Amino acid sequence: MESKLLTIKAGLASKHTIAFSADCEISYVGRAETTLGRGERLVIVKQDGTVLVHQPDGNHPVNYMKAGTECTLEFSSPSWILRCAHIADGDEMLITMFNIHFAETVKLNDGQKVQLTGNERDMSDMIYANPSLIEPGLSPVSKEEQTKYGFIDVLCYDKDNALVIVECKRFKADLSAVTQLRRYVEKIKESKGIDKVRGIVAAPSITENAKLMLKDWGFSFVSIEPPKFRERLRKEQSRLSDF
Amino acid sequence: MESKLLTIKAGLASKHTIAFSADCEISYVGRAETTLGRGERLVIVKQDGTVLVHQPDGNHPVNYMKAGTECTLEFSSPSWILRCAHIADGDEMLITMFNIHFAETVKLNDGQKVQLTGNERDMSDMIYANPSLIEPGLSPVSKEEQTKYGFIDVLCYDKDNALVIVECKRFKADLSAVTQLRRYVEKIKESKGIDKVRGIVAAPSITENAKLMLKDWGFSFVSIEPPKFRERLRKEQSRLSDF
DNA sequence: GGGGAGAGATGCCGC
DNA sequence: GCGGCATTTCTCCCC
Repeated sequence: MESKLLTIKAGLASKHTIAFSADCEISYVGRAETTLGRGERLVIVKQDGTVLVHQPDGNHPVNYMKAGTECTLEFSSPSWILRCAHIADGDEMLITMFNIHFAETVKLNDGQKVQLTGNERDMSDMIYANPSLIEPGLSPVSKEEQTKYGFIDVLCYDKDNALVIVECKRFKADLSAVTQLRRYVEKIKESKGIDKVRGIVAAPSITENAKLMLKDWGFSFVSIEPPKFRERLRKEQSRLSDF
Repeated sequence: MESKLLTIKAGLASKHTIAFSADCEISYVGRAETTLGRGERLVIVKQDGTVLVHQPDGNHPVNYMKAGTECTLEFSSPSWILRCAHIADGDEMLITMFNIHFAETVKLNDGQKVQLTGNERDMSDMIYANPSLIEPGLSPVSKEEQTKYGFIDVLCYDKDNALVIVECKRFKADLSAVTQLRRYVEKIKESKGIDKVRGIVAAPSITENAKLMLKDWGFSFVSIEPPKFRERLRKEQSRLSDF
């Protein structure tokens, strides 16, 4: 245990990334309050002061502290405590350690940012570029427009020159998608002083209740898949290679 | 590098928790698609097949795979690849490794669950137990009631026997809190065939736009803090100790 | 910094 | 499993 404590201490002093596993108890007081009884967990202290505590299962850390947290090792007989305090937020987490299985520190260098495709913005871009995916005769007006009343995904005119607001969802649209759309339609009607504004939810599918609420409000649903650029590219390439 | 690869291989075979840091590139294809250029990261493989990739900064993993992921080590000259595949979800993540700084495995035993107080449910419980926190003369009807139209936090009658729907938020209430409340009020009016249903948002604060929308709909806002049991206990104890 | 909305959201509970 | 919603949500973007 002693040598591993020294490793952690050195890692904290040099602001390296630290990973260790410990038999421990945890308490947290901050935005909420949590306690976690004794068990074995993996703890990570990052170079920016982020602290993560992971149980052996599950996606999420069971406890965490945000960047800027100050960690100190204290001896409180008979065990050692890692005190993690975020002064500005008034958050504190205490890890009371009974045993440490391993402890490693490393200075990580990483200037890369993740590149992502296939999110909702890609979807609204796709619809803006080709509104006939929604219905024939649509002409695009704007996309991702920040209004005082909210963020409208795609705005179009239909073949009869009526304003159409399109709300995109990458997955199944729910009640909140409809209430969101409803808010935009109402506010646009009010601000432009026009009576006829159509609302469309564009998503791969929609929940039954959301569909009912859409009908109630005279809106409509269009089933449309979110784009996957690389996958599409791959398919196109394989199609080309058939010839 | 060789010995660390063996450590990882052994950890995968025995389904232990694995932690290692590596100079690597990452690609992911699944619900979306991501790429991440070469850099140094911390990788965790959990006992349930969860995989997390952490950059040296920030709260969230830059890439992750859910429980049930199968990981295999493959050599693809000149580097080793950790292939992480979640068959059921059709997700795949590839970690191409150029160097490994350390690798550790450990079998973690942890049957504990985190105990949390101060969440929204505690807040609605508090209001239900003491509705006068909202206004005098309120009598509670139900809490956390699941209706077809949504989940109503607290339902009361006021001193004039009018139905009151209370929507709680632990932090600043926003537009979606108001639209949520509005949905409940409309649906309760409709289903009970009554005209007078009041709506109240209970939260520590509220955004300006949300306040405007509340007014538009004849709802009201009550400023109320979420409970913090331990903090309250501590204060009560310190008050007792004054005597 | 506040406000609004998405997230490869995840997790929880109820039907 | 779906549905609705909270999360110690976090993160991003825009005003």
